[in-house]
Amino acid sequence: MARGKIQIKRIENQTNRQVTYSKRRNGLFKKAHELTVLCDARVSIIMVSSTQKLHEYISPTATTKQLVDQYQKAVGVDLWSSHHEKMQEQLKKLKEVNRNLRKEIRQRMGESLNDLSYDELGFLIEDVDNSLRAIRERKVRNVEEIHRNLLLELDARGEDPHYGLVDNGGGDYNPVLGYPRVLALRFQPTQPNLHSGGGSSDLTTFALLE
Amino acid sequence: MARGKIQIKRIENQTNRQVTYSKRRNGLFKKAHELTVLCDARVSIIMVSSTQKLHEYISPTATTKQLVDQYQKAVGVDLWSSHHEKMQEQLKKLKEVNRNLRKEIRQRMGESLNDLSYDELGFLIEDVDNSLRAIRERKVRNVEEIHRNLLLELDARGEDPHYGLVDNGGGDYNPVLGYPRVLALRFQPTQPNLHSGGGSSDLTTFALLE
DNA sequence: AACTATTTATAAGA
DNA sequence: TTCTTATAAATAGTT
Repeated sequence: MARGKIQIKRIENQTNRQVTYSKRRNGLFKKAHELTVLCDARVSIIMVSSTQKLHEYISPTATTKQLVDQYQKAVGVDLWSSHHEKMQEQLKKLKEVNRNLRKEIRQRMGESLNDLSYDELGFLIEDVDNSLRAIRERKVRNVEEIHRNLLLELDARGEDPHYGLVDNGGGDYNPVLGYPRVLALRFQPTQPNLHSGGGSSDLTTFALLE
Repeated sequence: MARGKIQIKRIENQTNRQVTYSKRRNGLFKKAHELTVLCDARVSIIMVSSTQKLHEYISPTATTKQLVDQYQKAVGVDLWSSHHEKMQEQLKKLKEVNRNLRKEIRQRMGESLNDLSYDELGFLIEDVDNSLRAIRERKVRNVEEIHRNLLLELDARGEDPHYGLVDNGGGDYNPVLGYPRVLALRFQPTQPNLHSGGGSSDLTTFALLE
């Protein structure tokens, strides 16, 4: 477009090509900006040179994300579906794991036993039986610990006459009650995770997320 | 740029603005295409007019997604983070649910009982005890069903003398064995979900996905 | 990076 | 919209 017309075809001389890229890039960006101002439009230009250098223009009145979003909506193509695929995969796996965990819980609760073979039923019984024994043992250990702590507390009270005097603000004197008090001190549930009383667990009400 | 210079500022006359938008848009796209060919570059232009019409140019040698991906990588900004946020949220919730389910299973197996209060331990024992009873009842029912089926099968065999002759290809005659055979027929595990024999469940080896 | 002869883009009018 | 055309702007080749 000056000092001689040129053919619109790849410039073979590399230096020339880069110089032209630089000049015309500036021209393009200038034109884009004029368009932005003159016509109250929003323009996003992303360009990558033959040397893989990236340049962009974005109208001051817009963001690239905004325009790309609008493009996606208009064209109806999900540009980032590939980005989503991995997560979709993960979600699927997690749901599957979840389903299996729920099933194991149901089976341990005596439900959904149709899928189990006769032998598996036997193993399940053995397993739950062992578990029950383990939990009972644990409870026994806790009782023993409670008693130990009770004794320690009683000892300490014997050595310090002021211990046990609790100012509860109400003015009425309240003697420390021993056992139940210790229970309350030591076994407040930090995470009330399993607090069902009957044969059905509260945990089965977790959101399903499906 | 002809028949008089113009100021680069918003064209107030709406018709004029639209005409100029149209003309300059074509000019911009033409320039972009020349750049593509001359300099072996890839260009993506997305533009939205003041009337919210969208137009785009993309080099024949590229796709919009490709360039947007490259832009994202170069600029280091996640353009579609908002698209990911919901999924991230879902993943987080699913993991949390998962954690809780695993915890319930561990507790039902007599592990991770530190978080349970004394009372909760009692409820857990009651629950597991009930579950165990339910599973045992189920096993009894299954045994009864096995016997019923066994009787039916024996009846059928009595009526059809060819029943029970199995050609196993080996040449040696193998009489149907009754009980164990019925077991295998009726209780093949369709989903070998719980097949542990001892006090530890196989399900605790599910991928954690964290 | 500057220069400048030319080509190209385009504003205004039709 | 499209065409026309005078003129502004862009730029290829050169320094």
